[in-house]
Formats: sequence, structure tokens, C-alpha cells
Amino acid sequence: MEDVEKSLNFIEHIIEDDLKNGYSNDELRFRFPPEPNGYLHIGHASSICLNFGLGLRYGAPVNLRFDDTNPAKEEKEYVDAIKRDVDWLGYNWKSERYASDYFQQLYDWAEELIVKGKAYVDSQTSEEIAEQKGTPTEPGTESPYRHRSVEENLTLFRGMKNGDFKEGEHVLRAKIDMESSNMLMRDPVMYRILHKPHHRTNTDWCIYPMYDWTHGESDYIEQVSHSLCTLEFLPHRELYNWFLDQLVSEDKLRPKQREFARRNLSHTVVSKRKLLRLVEENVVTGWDDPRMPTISGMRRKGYTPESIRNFAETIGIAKRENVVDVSLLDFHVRDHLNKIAPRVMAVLNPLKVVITNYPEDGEEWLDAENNPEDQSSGFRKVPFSRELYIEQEDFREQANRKFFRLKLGGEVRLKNGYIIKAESCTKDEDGNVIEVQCSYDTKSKSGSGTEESLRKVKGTLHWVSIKHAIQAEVRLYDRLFVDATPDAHKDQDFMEFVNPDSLEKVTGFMEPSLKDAKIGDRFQFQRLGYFNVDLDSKPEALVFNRTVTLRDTWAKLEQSC
RNA sequence: UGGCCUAUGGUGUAAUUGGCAACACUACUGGUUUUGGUCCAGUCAUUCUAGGUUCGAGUCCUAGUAGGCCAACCA
Repeated sequence: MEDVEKSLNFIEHIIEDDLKNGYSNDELRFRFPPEPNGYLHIGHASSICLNFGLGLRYGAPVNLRFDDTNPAKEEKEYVDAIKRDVDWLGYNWKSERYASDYFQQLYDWAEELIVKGKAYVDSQTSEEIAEQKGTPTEPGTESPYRHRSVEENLTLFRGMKNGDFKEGEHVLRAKIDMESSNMLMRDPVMYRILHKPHHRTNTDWCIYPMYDWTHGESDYIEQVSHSLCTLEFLPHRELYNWFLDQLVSEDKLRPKQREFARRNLSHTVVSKRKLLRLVEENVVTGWDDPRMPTISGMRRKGYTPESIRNFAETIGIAKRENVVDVSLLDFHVRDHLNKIAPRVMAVLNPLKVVITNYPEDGEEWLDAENNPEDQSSGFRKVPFSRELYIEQEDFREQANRKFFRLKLGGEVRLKNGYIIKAESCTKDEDGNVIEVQCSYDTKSKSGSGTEESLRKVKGTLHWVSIKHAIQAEVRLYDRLFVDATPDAHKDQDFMEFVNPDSLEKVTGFMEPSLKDAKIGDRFQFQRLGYFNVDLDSKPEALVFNRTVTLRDTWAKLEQSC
């Protein structure tokens, strides 16, 4: 009765089948295996939610494993950033692992393969090896070193390990099938010489295992039951299984690799190379710029972990090409923020309003509801006085009846305050309205219970008392790209689609309750959107980011007005 | 010229494995509302094509078509 039977995705179907056919629930184990060579982005978030979500669903442990087999690209800084991001998303890993933990075991197994005649040292250049690899339509040819003796292979491999050779002099290759229709089975490289210090093993090793020789074996060591990766690894599965065949013992669980389609977000690029260009060419301010699709960027922008998890859950997982519309992410961000974000009033594009029949030095503190979605959030006080700011867009000298805002001779309610009527306005020499003179209905105060206070007027505006307002920098973000698939155009560089107006900085005027806002605090600026306090913010100089606008039916309607 | 994967509304996923194509988002209607927000109700599909099997096909068979992946000492 409680929850409607949720339909399973294809990965869950596989697991359910395995459970029916002999796997026990406590054999289930997953892992999230990033290479620590960059920052995590929304695509990784989807994979994190898949693996950790499965862990939660089946009560199974999930390891965080760093695939750190290439010291040329990897750094501790990224390890730390990745841990912080996964943690922020709200997931707990059972155990923190590193492929580098397994270097010795991997090496020992490699010697075993040599002894069994399943691996050999090749002494050709990488160009020669590539040449012999053939093409997808033509078979490869065998290396002249393919039939070295076990003794010679062992001697050479140990020499490689001991640092007797320069980079590129030798590699260790698996001896499989140079004519396989799967290029990866044509004697793949297992080890290469790299005289580079590793962020964890330092100079202990100068040979490093390749991905294919490392990943499945690491899964095996950790007894991962289902090793999930993206579709481009599908051809690797045959090799994954071949390596496992060489060393799996009967009494241990044999990991399975299964592949799913990576999620693509519209109006976004995620490749490290492209994000780096955005950073280097100063299109954004850094990897955590709120416009970046990195987890750190989304965190800074004010997205909540819950909204990202809900998003990942909603889009699901499958095997076909996809481009998820970014509006779905926006929906989940709004959906969660609507429930948790306190409402406040802030004016970003001020127009002065003078209440001519309000006392010159008058001031009163009105009750304002913090969140109509959350009764427990209570009320706060908001100051009212004779001179206020409203948004410029909220006043027109004249307008048709679809304009539910302030116009000359018309009435409108000030949120939490009084009903006012626009009597006149003054303009500068260019004809721009710079001030509106209004009268207020003295008995119409919100919540006072008077007949006047219950009057219905079409339109409620947010506002702020000028003399009480605090000023703050507000950063208004828009999509970084104007095209849905910026990097899918053959003849155009993705940089051509950068939105020139993705950031606008304004000075906002806010109700004084915001004075003590702390970095990361989230608010709804009523009628405008959700905002949070940026990292750059200081107590005396607050900085807000617009996380996402409110849904705006009026903006669409406006053209027709 | 080879091998492998995929195809369901504008978008992303479902369909008890052969039994009324469902859910969410978007868009559009209307209602409620002291946020043009939220909330509520409604509208939007020849399941890539053509044949076939069947009482019955998104699902099975055959032949096409389209898209993707594979030739790093990257992961």
C-alpha cells in the first residue's frame, strides 16, 4: 500500500536474476571507480547515484576505488576533491581503496601468466606494435617477440620492474589472439615502463599496469559482484573476462562487468578537455564556477545533494543514446528548494515608491511567513516605511488587464503589508520613470483581520524599505551554452555556442534579516528565484548566487501583452 | 570492407516477459493562491520502416534503415 511497485531498470533486472539463480544477497557488492585525474561532474554524479543507490537498495557495501594506474595524470588533490564530492552527495563508502594497493598482487599474477605462457615481453616501439595491431576490418600480425621463452620473459619483466630499462623499451603483453575481431584481444599491453613518481607509491614502482589488467582484477580482489561502467567499455568485457579466466578460483565470487549509457545533459559539455578550455580562456572563473557542470560548481551554485539524487533517480539508466533536458534538473532543484528555502524579499532592479499618506518618520515591523510550505518555519519581522523599492518591471504607467502589477490609478498589495494605489510618477529627462507616488489603504494591513485587509486585489509585489535595506552583490547566472548540444556540431567549435550573457552582476537591496546570512545559506527571493550565499561572501559584503529562477509563467505571457 | 551495441511522445524512462502503451519533466488549457511560485484538474504516441507468425506483437521471426562504439605504452 505504502509505495507503489517501482519498476526496475535493466541493471536491477540482472541483479534480480542473479539473486534467483544462486547469488545470495550478502554477496552483492559494488564500487565507484574514478580515476583521480580531474574533478567530478554531473555525469559522474549519475554513476555515483547508480552504484551507491544499488548499495542502498540491496543493503550491500559500496567501495570508493581510485583507479590510479597512470602517475602521469593523477594527483592527490583530485583524490581529496572526489572524496569531498561523493560525501557531499550524501553517500558513505564501505572502504576506500586504490588500484595502487594491488600493484604487488597484480605483479605476482603477471609473473604467473608469463609462466603459463599467457604473457610475453615485447621489445618493439609503440609505433611498431600499433602497426601490427591491424584495423577493425583487417587482422593483426604477430610480434617477432611473441615466442620468447618463459625464462627470457621472466628475466626481462623483472628487469623492467627493477628499473633496468628506459620508458618505451619493453612492455608486457597478454598472449591472446592477433586475429580477433575485437581489437582489444590482439595481445593487449598489460604493463608499461613509466619512470614517474606515483602520488601514493612514490618511486616504489617504475612499471604500471594498464586499465584492463587492473580493473577486473581489482574487482576480483574486492569481490565486487557487479562492476558497472559506461557503454564504451563494452568491447573491454571480453578481455575483462579473459583475464579473470586466468586466475579466478572456484571458491570465490567472479565479478561481472555490465555497461550502461552515460547520461548527457543538454546545454552542457563535460569532457575534461573542454571544461579546461572554459577555465583557461576565462569564460568561467574556475572549476567550481557556478556555471560549471562539476559537482563543486553545482554545490557552489546552491544545488542540493537531494535534488541531484532525485534527478539521477528520475532519469534512470538504460543503454541508448540520450540527451536529458537541463529543465528536468532545474525542476528537481526547485522542487527541493521550494520545501526547504526560507522566503525573503529582495529587490534587484529598484524603482523608488513613496507612500505619500504614510508618516514621514513612520516605521513598523510587519509579520512575514518564512515558508508557506513548512508551517514549522514560523514568522519573522520585516520593516515598512514611507519610502520603498519595488522592481522596475512591476510598474507601468498603463497596461492592459493581464498586467497584475502596479499601474497608474491601479491597486496592488505589498506582500505582508498594505494595499497601495499608484497616483502619479516622475520621470527623468529621458522619460524613464524614477519614482512612483502612491497612497496606501491604512486599514489593509496583512493579517490584521479587518474588512479592508481581506480585500482581493489582483497582484502582490515584493518590496523593501529603503532606509532599512542592506545592499549585496547578486550574481545572476544563466545557461553557459545557448545550444542544446554545443559539442555535437561537426563544423563548429563548442566555444562558439557560449552564452555571452551567462553572468550578470547587480547590486540588490534586501530586507535586513539577511544581514547574518552565512556562506551556503539558501533562500527564496520571493517572485525572483532561489539564491544562496557565495563562497566570496563576507559579513560586510554579502554575495548571492542565483541558483535557479522560479517558474515564470508571466515571462512567457508577457510577449502577448 | 569487419565485429559489437542501440532504436517507444518535444525529453528521459516503464510496460507483470505475447494481453487496454504507463510515470516524470517540458509545452499548452482551466481552477486555487497575499509569490504570475506552490498545489489541483485536463490536453499532447501509427512504439524506426516493410513484411511475417498469432485470436492478439512495443515485445517473437525475416529483411532493411538510422545512430553509436572499436586500430592510446589513457581510463
